[in-house]
Amino acid sequence: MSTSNKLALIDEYASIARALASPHRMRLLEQLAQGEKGVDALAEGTGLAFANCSQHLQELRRVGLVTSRREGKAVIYRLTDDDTLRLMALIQKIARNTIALVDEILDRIAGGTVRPEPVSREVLAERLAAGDVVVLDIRPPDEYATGHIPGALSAPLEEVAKLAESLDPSTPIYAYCRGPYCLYADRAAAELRQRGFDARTVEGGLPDWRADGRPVAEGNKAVDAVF
Amino acid sequence: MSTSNKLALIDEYASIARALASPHRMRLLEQLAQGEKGVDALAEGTGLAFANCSQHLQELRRVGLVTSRREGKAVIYRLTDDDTLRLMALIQKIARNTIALVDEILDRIAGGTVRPEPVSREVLAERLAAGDVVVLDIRPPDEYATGHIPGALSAPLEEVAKLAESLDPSTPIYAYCRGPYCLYADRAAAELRQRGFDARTVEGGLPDWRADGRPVAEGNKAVDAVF
DNA sequence: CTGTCATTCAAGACATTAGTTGAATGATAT
DNA sequence: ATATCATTCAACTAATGTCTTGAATGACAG
Repeated sequence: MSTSNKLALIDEYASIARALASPHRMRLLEQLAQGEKGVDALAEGTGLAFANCSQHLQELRRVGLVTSRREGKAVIYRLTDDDTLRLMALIQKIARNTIALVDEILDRIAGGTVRPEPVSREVLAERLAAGDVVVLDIRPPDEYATGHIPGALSAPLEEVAKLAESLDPSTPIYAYCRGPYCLYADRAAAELRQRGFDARTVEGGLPDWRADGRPVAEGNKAVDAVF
Repeated sequence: MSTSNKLALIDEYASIARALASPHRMRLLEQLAQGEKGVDALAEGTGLAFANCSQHLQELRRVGLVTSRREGKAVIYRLTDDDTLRLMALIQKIARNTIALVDEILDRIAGGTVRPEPVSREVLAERLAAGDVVVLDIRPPDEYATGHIPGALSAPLEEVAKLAESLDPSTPIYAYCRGPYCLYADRAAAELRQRGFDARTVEGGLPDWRADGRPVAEGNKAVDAVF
């Protein structure tokens, strides 16, 4: 009984890995890591046929890596939670450490760029007080509305690229999200650095900022306040 | 060019997931999580034919999840590093959160047991001074020999079960390994709790203990000192 | 050097999974 | 209600992965 239980468990674990074991599904996850999307946008982005794309998405949903909701005629998919993002990051790390080809390609893409260390919350507070710095909140808009670092702009991951066009490349950018195990800010900073910005992440997330006893703003006005 | 690079990368990421996407290979990794083993022991443990087992192991090695070394006629396999262990743990966590069946089975196995919080190094030091506590070092023996908490017993994961037979169930057990991202101590404590011991992990690993400026013992004598 | 043992390689039969097509569903607007 | 749109389902063919079998390699003992 215990043995057959264990075997059943292992089958389920393997089924999660199997869902990731297709380049198409991995690309779908990459797309979704930038924000929630509808089936047709995903089919477009990956070059898959609608029906095929839908089937892959259902496979991902079946094992819980993504979830979906209906919005009118459209079905919107998104990553279930940060664990999915962490799983992708861990696989990529293992790939980098062990598959020579991957390391080589990443080096070529990065062009020798190294990821800078996160900035401490203390330093961020000083820079904020001094002005001439942009702080980005990379969480979903509703979380931003509930509470954010005063002066921070709401920048959900999928809007970072668009937002970047209206930012000054000479002003340093600091990005934060939920906390040390949330990877949104990491991704946003990486994307911004690739576009030539001086972008870094902040140590910890909003909960840590709160725990420090630092001020927190509410509502959606911060964006207007800056422009 | 950049696009084809990215596609090539994603193929490699998917290949790592594919290596995990077989119940047999997942079982092999489970076996290896308990310590390095030869091909015939693994074939025995999983019920696979030699040749088949060998092929699965090579698949795992190809993507870097395990490594092997030759020892006389035998080839010994082991997990490459803690990332492999972390990957397995993360998949299991996702399975638990999203697949109802998994959660149900785990509940049945655990019988309602909850994993206790790790004990702080400060508290451990006090308990050690007071005596009447067993500390287990769950790292490979060579790392134990290089340095360990004074009074700790060397208990590589694969020997924990055997060692448990000579321990008193009324004495609390504290297990540690390399650090917060190493899962050996977690596994050992879980196994010991399942056998009725009061077993917990220690916060951080030996490097953290050292960083605290606490004493470190060397050599292999600690085991004798206790028996 | 020959035999033995543990492991790996190679090739074929078998089973599973992926992609495509066309029809069905579910929600919205006329 | 009917038409329309986005998505999903169902069924078939093509592709891929798995297991078994038997031979080949590499290390060691006599």
